[in-house]
Amino acid sequence: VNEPATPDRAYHHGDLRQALIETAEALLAERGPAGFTLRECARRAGVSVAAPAHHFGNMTGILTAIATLGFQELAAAMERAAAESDGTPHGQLRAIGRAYVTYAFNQPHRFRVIFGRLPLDKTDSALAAAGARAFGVLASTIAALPGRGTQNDGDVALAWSAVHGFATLALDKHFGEDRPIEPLLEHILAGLERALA
Amino acid sequence: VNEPATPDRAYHHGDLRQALIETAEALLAERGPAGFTLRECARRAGVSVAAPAHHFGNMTGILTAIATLGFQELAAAMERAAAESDGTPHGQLRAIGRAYVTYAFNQPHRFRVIFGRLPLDKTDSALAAAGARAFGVLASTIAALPGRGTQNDGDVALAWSAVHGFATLALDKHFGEDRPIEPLLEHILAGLERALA
DNA sequence: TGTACATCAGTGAACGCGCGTTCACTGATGTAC
DNA sequence: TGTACATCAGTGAACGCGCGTTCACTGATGTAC
Repeated sequence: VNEPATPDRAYHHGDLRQALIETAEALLAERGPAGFTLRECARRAGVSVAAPAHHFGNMTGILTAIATLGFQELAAAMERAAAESDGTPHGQLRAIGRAYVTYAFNQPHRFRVIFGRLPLDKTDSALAAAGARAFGVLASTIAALPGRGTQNDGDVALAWSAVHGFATLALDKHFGEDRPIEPLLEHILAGLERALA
Repeated sequence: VNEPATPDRAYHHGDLRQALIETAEALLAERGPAGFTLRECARRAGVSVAAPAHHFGNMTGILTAIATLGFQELAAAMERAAAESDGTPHGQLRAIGRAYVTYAFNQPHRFRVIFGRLPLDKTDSALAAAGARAFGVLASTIAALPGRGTQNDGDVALAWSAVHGFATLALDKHFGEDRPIEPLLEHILAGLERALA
């Protein structure tokens, strides 16, 4: 990890993989999923159009890498929120629900790579593991609610649906262009608590 | 509306507008939103690539037309479901929630044109009217629940989020590849009823 | 410490492709008188 | 009933474009001896 000979434009980039991921996200932020192209990523990273193939194989590869990162961050945010909550099962559930929606708002482009039907390599084990980890946080939190057994699929689906639907509809401005989100989110979380009581 | 001179390939098509909408939907069904192109629509309708412009102006135009149809159908399905329900406010809400999810499953491509971030002309008044109609069915049903005033935005957002989140997650197989949907849907609707009690 | 060599991470040019849109046009239709 | 003419709904060719991917290559790095 030495300094390259010519600091900011060596033949070898240093960490092109990371740089490509960053430009890809900037591009997604700027143009949306439909405007995402590998060539533009390469261009913005100041690198030839063939370079990304060395790190990601193809377009699906880089999107899969971004989705994996996103899932890991989402899972981490939910875990952190649960840990910092008041510790009661319902408090934890609220905290992770809020973390889910907050993540969608803070990282809309990653969130959309995960859930927006872009081409992902679903056989990628890192992606699957990251997804399972995020799902696991929700499932175990629900399993800890009073009176639950081991079969909580319905409640997991209920909680996920409410929070995910809210995040996507709000992101796409379906509740109104300038609608403040926080009171609505509070209302959704309270409603979810009643639904799972 | 006479028969054309040569029945199935007259110079004038007869109803190219309708035919293009149908091929567009078939194409969306087959290739997904990312694989949708105007040229392929024209090709499948057996017409030159320039023909669609006469009816829809551009690509956004045909997608907007499809979204408008979809919203109208969705609204109609919800209205029908409410009318055929047991008539109690909660029964109506359940019925329209079920109608929403059922529509998403029956017409996944129209549903995705509406909500899938394809380019739509949001200034189109027919689209806006159809959207408002669908939204209105939900809002008025919730307003009819016992003890509601005129400000039910939070409850509307809650109901919409739950049902929309469920529909999108289920359509994208996030509850599992071969998961039967009906029991989950029943659970979500029951949970929503508790949340709005 | 020096050197041969394998490997890594880039280049740059080219491949073949399909896209949305525009344009001047023409054949068919329908309407006014 | 006939006819001139406006309008409608198509054609076909071309525009310019950017895309993903592949290929043989080469410069830089690192390692074995």
